[in-house]
Amino acid sequence: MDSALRSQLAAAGVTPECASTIELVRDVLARVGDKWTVLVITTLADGPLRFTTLHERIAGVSQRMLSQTLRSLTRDGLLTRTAYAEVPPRVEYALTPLGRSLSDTVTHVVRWVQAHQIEIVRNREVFDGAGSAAP
Amino acid sequence: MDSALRSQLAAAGVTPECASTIELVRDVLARVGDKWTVLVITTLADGPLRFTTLHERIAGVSQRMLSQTLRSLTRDGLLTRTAYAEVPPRVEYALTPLGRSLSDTVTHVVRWVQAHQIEIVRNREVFDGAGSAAP
DNA sequence: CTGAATCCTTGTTGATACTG
DNA sequence: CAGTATCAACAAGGATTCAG
Repeated sequence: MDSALRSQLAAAGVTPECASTIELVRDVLARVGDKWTVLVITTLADGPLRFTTLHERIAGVSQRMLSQTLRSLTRDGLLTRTAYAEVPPRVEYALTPLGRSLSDTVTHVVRWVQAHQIEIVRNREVFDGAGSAAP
Repeated sequence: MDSALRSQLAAAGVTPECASTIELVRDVLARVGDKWTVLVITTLADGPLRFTTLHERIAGVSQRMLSQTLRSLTRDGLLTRTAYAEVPPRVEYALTPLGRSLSDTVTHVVRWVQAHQIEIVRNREVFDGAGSAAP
């Protein structure tokens, strides 16, 4: 199943030599598309924050998902996790240069969506309208 | 739960005026991160293809998922669906200018991943290694 | 050929409760 | 405070089957 993306990647100017790139691309792409990842990254864009603060700022996220997202991002080197040996415990998360870099890239997509949102919404209305207006 | 992304969007230079943008951003971002969307878009970058051809080219995709993905993309105006009244039936899918535009944007992310993949993989190894080397 | 409908398996998520 | 563990609910995905 790699061949498709591989060849298209090549067409897009991406060197097709490394087969594992395909998996990784999808992997990272999936992470970028993840509901909470975007929120975490954009929320941390201003500066380091601790767990609870993130939990408050990103309304709707459960401890479980936040913890999980944070760990994945830290694992990929997008975030740093700094635990202070205090009482009560304090842990701060911050974007790494790599994370900031991804943040910038994501911003491109965000801008694209913003630039085309009206068009997309209109397309959906037309599509849905055409579907239900036929019977 | 909009406030987080909203404010960060603002920080990123995106006008925060439209509240529905947040949902849409996540919606489109999720679609972009979708396993099959990327494959479909990149596969169609070369030119129009019919259903079966796509099914063949994108190995691993089920009819169900392909059909579903195609419909979503068509609904958003990213693809055109042209059915020819022939026997046997023939349907061709092609990128719209909007779809091509998104394709270009996605390519940015793909390039980012490609540019940083070694770093990410190494980060993961370090992270995983540090975790299992402690006991 | 295209694709919708069905069924069934698996993975993901949130709520809750508990630990260092 | 900062998580982890467990469980139940739900959604996503694939295989198969049928229809236009």
